[in-house]
Amino acid sequence: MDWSLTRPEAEALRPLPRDFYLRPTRQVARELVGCLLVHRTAQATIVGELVETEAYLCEGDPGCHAARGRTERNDPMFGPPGTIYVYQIYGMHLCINLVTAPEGVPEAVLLRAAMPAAGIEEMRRRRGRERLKDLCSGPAKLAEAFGVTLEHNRRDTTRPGLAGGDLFVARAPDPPVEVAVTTRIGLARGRGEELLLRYLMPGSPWVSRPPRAGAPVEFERR
DNA sequence: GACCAGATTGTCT
DNA sequence: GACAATCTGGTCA
Repeated sequence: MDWSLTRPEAEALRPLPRDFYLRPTRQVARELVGCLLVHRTAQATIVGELVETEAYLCEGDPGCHAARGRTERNDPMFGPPGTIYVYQIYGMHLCINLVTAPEGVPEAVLLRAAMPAAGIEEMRRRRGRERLKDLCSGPAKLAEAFGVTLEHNRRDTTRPGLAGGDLFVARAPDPPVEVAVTTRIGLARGRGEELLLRYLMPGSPWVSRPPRAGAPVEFERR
């Protein structure tokens, strides 16, 4: 299902409240599927419909950055729900997370992929790619297409505009009835790779990768 | 399409 | 010193 927003529609989008993030992390990850990631810049308003997220939990999840305690890098995960946690990986890529759970409980949702919905020419320029599928089909691609940098780390997505932030998530205009749940991507063995914490828009061509071969896939009503 | 190697650097042990 | 919540471009089928 492809669609795009008119400029007035994009301008009218409002951030989700903090309460949205102050719920069980799996539920937040599930309900973020279908929501709109928005970045307002001087050049354009960039919007994408989130089609893939991953939950990272503080208990029983060795893949979580905070699994071995608080460090300078993962410190934003301990902040209030709705905080943005951006980190660099593989020396060259950035990943965007939204902090969930009460302050002090280090849980977050990784934003992995989106369907481009507005500001597409800006995304193309940033990515240096033409094909729509190459713009946001992976966490680092998403960060690049949206122009997210380490400057966004620790910002409050529920109050964009403050502290220079203009990056937020808006309500799902067309929420999916069901969301697929399967195993996460990129985790080494023993890091929680078997946990069903990856949430996908069923059948979406915009995801980063299909469910792993042989991995269980469940469906949860949204 | 599947699989593989290389890029490149902050973080943590 | 090893590794990492990745991407890209190559090869082979």
